[in-house]
Amino acid sequence: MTRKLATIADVAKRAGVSMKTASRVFNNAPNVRAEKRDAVLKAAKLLAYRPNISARQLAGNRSYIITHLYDNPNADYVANIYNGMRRACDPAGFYAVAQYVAPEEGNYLSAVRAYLDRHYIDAIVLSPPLSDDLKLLDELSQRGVLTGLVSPTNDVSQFISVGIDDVNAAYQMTCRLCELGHKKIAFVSGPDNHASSDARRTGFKRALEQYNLERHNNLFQGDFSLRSGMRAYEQITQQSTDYTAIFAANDEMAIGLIMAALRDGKKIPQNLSVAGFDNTEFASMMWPSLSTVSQPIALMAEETAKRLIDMSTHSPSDTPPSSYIKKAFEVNIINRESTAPLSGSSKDT
Amino acid sequence: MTRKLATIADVAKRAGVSMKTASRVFNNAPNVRAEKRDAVLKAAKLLAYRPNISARQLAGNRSYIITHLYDNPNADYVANIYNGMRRACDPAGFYAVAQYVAPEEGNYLSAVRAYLDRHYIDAIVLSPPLSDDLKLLDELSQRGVLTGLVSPTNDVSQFISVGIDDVNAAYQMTCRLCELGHKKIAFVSGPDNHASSDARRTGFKRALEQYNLERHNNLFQGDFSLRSGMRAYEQITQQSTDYTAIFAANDEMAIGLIMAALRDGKKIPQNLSVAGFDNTEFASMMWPSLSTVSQPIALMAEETAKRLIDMSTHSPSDTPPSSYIKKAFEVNIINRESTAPLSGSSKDT
DNA sequence: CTGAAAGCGCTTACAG
DNA sequence: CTGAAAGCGCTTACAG
Repeated sequence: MTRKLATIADVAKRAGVSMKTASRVFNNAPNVRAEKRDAVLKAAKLLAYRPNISARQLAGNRSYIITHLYDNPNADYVANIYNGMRRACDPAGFYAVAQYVAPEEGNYLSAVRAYLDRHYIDAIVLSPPLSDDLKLLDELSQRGVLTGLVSPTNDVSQFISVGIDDVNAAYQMTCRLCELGHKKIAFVSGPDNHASSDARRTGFKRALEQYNLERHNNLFQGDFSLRSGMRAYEQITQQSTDYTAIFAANDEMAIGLIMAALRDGKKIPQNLSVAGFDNTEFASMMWPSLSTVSQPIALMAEETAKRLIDMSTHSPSDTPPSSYIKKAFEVNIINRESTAPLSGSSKDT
Repeated sequence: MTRKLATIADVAKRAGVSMKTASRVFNNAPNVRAEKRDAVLKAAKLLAYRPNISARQLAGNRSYIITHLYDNPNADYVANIYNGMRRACDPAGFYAVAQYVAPEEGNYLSAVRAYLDRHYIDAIVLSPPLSDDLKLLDELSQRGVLTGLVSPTNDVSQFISVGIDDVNAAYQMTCRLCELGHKKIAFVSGPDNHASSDARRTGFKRALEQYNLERHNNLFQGDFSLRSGMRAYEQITQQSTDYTAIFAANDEMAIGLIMAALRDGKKIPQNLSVAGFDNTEFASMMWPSLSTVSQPIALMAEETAKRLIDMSTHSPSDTPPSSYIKKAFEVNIINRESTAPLSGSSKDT
């Protein structure tokens, strides 16, 4: 693996410029005449030049590293963030790192502090629940650590952040069910005071309102676990056997609903349509495959990383305007086998 | 983030030794008197010294990086490998990296070649299917790239490798079912010519033989997908309604079996015990939770990384003996809700 | 068992 | 718009 590679000096010599000019080209710095730039690029290609990461870090006193700090049991989610970050980092000569962080005494402050103390990091990306830890965000703000937030609940305007509009996303999925002809629809929310879950319930209610559908006692609650979805099914059918569709605030509960329904002798989607939220890996694998709401996690991470790279590269003076700071991404409503048009007799209010 | 940190020179001065001696201490090199070592360690602690990664890499002309090259849809598996590698790398001052690789024209050779050409890597870890790509292994061997193999099918003695004994693992799980009183047990294998699946079937057959149980037409086949598990359930029940237990060669098929059984009005495990293999994330989440075979993936990766670090650090002369090269890890038979003692009338051959 | 010197390949002020 | 020099913090031969 110890192969003799071309250095920036080799490239500069071949291109007939100074090292500094070559360096400028590779760092997209201004003030290089077009001809020289082309000469450098040509020489680099010829010599198969690749900048030495370590030398760059050492000389530049920075890491060119963006770290995603996470505490999330879902490997799929972490992988999506990582891949999105890579798409932004690779072409810019940056490196993406994923680092698991465990909370200490209820918050992430000390753990993150320890991490930052011993790692050179150009910027960090935080996903829930870290992106909602106000103590942590406060410290980061004070330290001046370049930070990007994925799906933060709170509105912390000093950080760039990406997310989706949960209310609208749930509204869209519910409209979808209404358009399929369903008139009696139940909603299963997640844990109390979970911001996303609350927002999704709001979107659900808004859609029913618009379609003039019954909204009496059709709100149930789980805790985001598969088993709580199964329990919710029991509660729902116990209350009324008229429901023809159920929308759960996450996929796991939706899968629980489906399993309980199968056990109950129901056919999905002929007797009951079920929709989830998140588009987890299992949603497409299972049978019947699950209709759900998909967040463009990778894309969100990619844009976050892009902005962080921008900000770490350019001087603070040309900081982007605030409109650039926060972005809500469009979700995808994914129709799979678990939802179908209402068939047979429909009962309305 | 640009904080003034202590350098090795600071530590050396404070400890009253040369930089070289301090360096020896931090690299676990021999030939340092105990007192000096202690003095260095003490000074390092006092100054909160952390070696500068980039300087180390640049001066040492090596990366201290071990990369896991993978092509596996399962994020959970990749995360396990990564965490195991981290456990070995962190204390040794090495860095673990996970890198996705896509096959080109049926093999991984050119993709890996491109990766190695542009990254300084001290060693690589390969998991299936890369660990079974003979063309790739051949090239790696010729290049002299330090390589560790996870669960290779072929016996490539020049690489260190870790894995489990699939025959024995399946044998153990089958024995477990036999001990629960089951007499009529079906097995669902994976795709044709899949080495692990074949070995697991062999272990299954061996256990039935030992328990003198019927072994007539009780072998079924899927393709490792959930749906193929559901299909297998139909085939099995169509052939005979006497089966009281089914063992699938992976978890996804086992989950498919359970879902098809639930749909069929069966109670799990009262009417049918189901066991899987792999202990995927979903196995514990679902209901009924799935009894399965757990491989110590993280531990396997940890030991692999440890050996690679050893080999990359020590001179080739003290290469470990061949007994050190290959290791089969013990699996864990995990009993959950999907298996239970046979109840009611048992039918035997 | 230990040290003084050179050098890894870049970037950063500084000076034009 | 461009260049010559210094220096980032380590490790590696080399010499004792």
